[in-house]
Amino acid sequence: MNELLVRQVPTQSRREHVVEILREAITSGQLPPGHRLIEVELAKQLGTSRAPLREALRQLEQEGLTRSYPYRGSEVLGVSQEEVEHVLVPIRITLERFAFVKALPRLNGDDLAELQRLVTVMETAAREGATEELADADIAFHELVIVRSDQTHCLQMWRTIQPRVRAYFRRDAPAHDDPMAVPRQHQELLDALVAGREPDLLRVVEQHIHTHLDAPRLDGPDDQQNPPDAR
Amino acid sequence: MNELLVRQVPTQSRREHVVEILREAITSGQLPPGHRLIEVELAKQLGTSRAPLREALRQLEQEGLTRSYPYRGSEVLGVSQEEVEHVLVPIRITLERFAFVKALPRLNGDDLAELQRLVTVMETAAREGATEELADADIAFHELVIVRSDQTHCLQMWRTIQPRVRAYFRRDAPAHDDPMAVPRQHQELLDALVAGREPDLLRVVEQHIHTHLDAPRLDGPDDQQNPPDAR
DNA sequence: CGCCAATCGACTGTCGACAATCGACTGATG
DNA sequence: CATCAGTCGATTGTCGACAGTCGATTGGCG
Repeated sequence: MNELLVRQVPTQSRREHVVEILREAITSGQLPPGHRLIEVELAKQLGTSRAPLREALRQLEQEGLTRSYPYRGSEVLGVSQEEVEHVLVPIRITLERFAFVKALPRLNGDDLAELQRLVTVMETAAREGATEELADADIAFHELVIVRSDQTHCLQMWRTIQPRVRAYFRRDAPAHDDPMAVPRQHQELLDALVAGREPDLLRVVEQHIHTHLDAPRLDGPDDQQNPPDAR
Repeated sequence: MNELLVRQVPTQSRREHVVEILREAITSGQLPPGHRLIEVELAKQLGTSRAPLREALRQLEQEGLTRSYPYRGSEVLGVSQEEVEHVLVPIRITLERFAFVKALPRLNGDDLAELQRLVTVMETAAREGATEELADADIAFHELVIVRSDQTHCLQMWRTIQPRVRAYFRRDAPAHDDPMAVPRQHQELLDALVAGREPDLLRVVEQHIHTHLDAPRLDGPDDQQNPPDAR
């Protein structure tokens, strides 16, 4: 009966589970930049052996959330505003400009309904100041479109940069001003998808992502890390 | 005495070693798209246990070269011309536009000399039709600049996309026309770096990367993979 | 007192064995 | 003859133990 619920979690491997937990801990700031990650310690805390944990660390490293030094362990990385603004966000635009157009003919009624639902979630979250849920719905919206675009590498790249962008906005970015702008803009995106006119869609996509950056303009710190002991 | 030579290779972990071998095999086409990767088999061939091999597979997966399905193994992925052209190369431009400017004040005499040496290598390779070495020098040139830019995430992203771009040009792209264009263009890049005028540099960077794509314009096949058994 | 080599503790890197899962095959059953 | 539960071989997921490496500490020596 509750088979479905039971399957939900154990279906994912311990490795995936560990990745999600650590990613959440890092993007939320619970594990701050510079924090050292010790395998045996983490494995004990998470109730696994080191094998899946190490694979998880490799994945996080490829996502740019951590960095490891041979025989000397891993540490949590930070992201500078400069790199978010000039590297990660422009990459996001590139991805989405491509993916949204590809997704256009592939979105069915259910997808559009789900997107509309996510916009509603954003509205509620924005009104109630639930920053967490607002960001989650935001990401879910974009990810659904990219998944539907069915472009393998596009999705792979999105998953690679998305955690860092998220980490930046949750940890490092100055809180931005108008939460209601988020659902409003996504409604525009959705409308453009429903209407299905490509040029309009592209215009809205670019506009949308830039907005994230026009608000917090402070020329923040350039927090590059140095290895604990550069050899 | 030959300590240095002996240290050179064993210094890298088996995992890194395995990554390099598999990456080379995949980008060269020796392991073609669709090829199934079986852990015990590879481990035996490479003379390691499965632990480092699995970590290597995780890394290759994050680089978009392979894809894995729970309990059913990994397979080699292909890249469509469309994704290279509209996703990977635009991302490369984004990265390099940022990194070249950052590297500008950080390049010392040795770096510039090394870059010049690489251009010379390209010239020789181009004249002799040594496609392999031409591509290697090309990549080494760009990687050196990005390393010197000292932008963690920029370098990380470069390493993530570079193998796929390389795989595309080695495996899937129609052979392009004029090999001598490669050293010539890199000489231009280098000259712009030496001169140190930012706007010129940016112009040359964009021009450079687009060239790769203007040659083989065939609107090639869209070789997306499907999972062996989509569940 | 300052310097260098041996030692030590805390980790990471690697291995071989065992458990869990998948898809194909098999054979009973209507 | 088609269908479906049960079984089996192949392969991945996980574990605990051992080996290797690094940086810090210690202790001898000039």
